[in-house]
Amino acid sequence: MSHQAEADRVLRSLGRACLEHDPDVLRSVLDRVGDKWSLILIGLLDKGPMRFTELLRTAPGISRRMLTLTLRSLERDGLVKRVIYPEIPPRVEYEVTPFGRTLSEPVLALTRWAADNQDTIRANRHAFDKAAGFDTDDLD
Amino acid sequence: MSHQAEADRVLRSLGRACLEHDPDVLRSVLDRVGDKWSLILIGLLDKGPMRFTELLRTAPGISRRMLTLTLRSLERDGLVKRVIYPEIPPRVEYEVTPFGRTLSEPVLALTRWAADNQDTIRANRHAFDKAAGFDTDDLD
DNA sequence: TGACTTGGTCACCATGAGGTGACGGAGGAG
DNA sequence: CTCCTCCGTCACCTCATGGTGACCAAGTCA
Repeated sequence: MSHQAEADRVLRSLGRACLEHDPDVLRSVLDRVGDKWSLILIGLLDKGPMRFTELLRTAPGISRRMLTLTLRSLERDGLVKRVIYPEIPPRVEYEVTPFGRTLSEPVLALTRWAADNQDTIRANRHAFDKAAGFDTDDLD
Repeated sequence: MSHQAEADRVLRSLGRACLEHDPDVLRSVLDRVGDKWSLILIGLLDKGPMRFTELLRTAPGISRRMLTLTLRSLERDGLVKRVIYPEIPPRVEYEVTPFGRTLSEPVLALTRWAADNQDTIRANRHAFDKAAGFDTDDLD
């Protein structure tokens, strides 16, 4: 067990040393999914395929234009697949590709972090703002 | 082992069912760190404390204004600590707090994803653009 | 008396991301 | 004959993000 644990630690530190938050790589992923809607849509579609209008109703506040644009760029990157059913009225479903699903994991990690820590952040902000607003306690 | 594996899967699916990419939570984390520089700075500072001008030189393309603004908001959220050394000329160091370091993990996961998959994305884009640009092969 | 350093702040401006509302076409319902 | 639904596209406009360059304090060096 200590063998396993140590090997794990070594591997982890190796990975860390090799990759180390490269700003340029980070920039590239942010350019891809750092916009207002990409990750939201990936998240929604992760639960199962959805129709255009369904996404429009489900994603809080997205416009038709941005939905189209974002879906196109996701499709272009191979993260989402567009399936057309030639019916009348037309039906189009979007689904996450297996490739897209690999992105879903780190995103979920981030969401989890946010869920776990939003209270802490709120408290920190409150404290910071109070301290900046008036430092009555360190004046006499 | 199969016990362990199954317990793991159950836990995972529970976590998934409970959290499930909540769009609002995702939105909140994106509002916090989805800007142009926050994650970059967190990434840089993760390697150790840095001075203002040092960050200015190291972060590719950031302006003084945005560096100040981003550092302030990170400090406000308790992700980064500002340490002033009252010397002349002034010296200020920024370091990631333990809290900030917890964010560093999911960010690293995302960076790792980007590093692993940027080639795939490039290929997908190329294919998509070629298909959209001219479909000479399915015309006769 | 300047010029140089660090760590900012401020006013101004440009860009582009993203929202709004109109239009479309093909068919079905009233 | 008109209106509805679905899945978009297009032109237009707004507003927030973020860049630029000037300025500042305070001490040191020449």
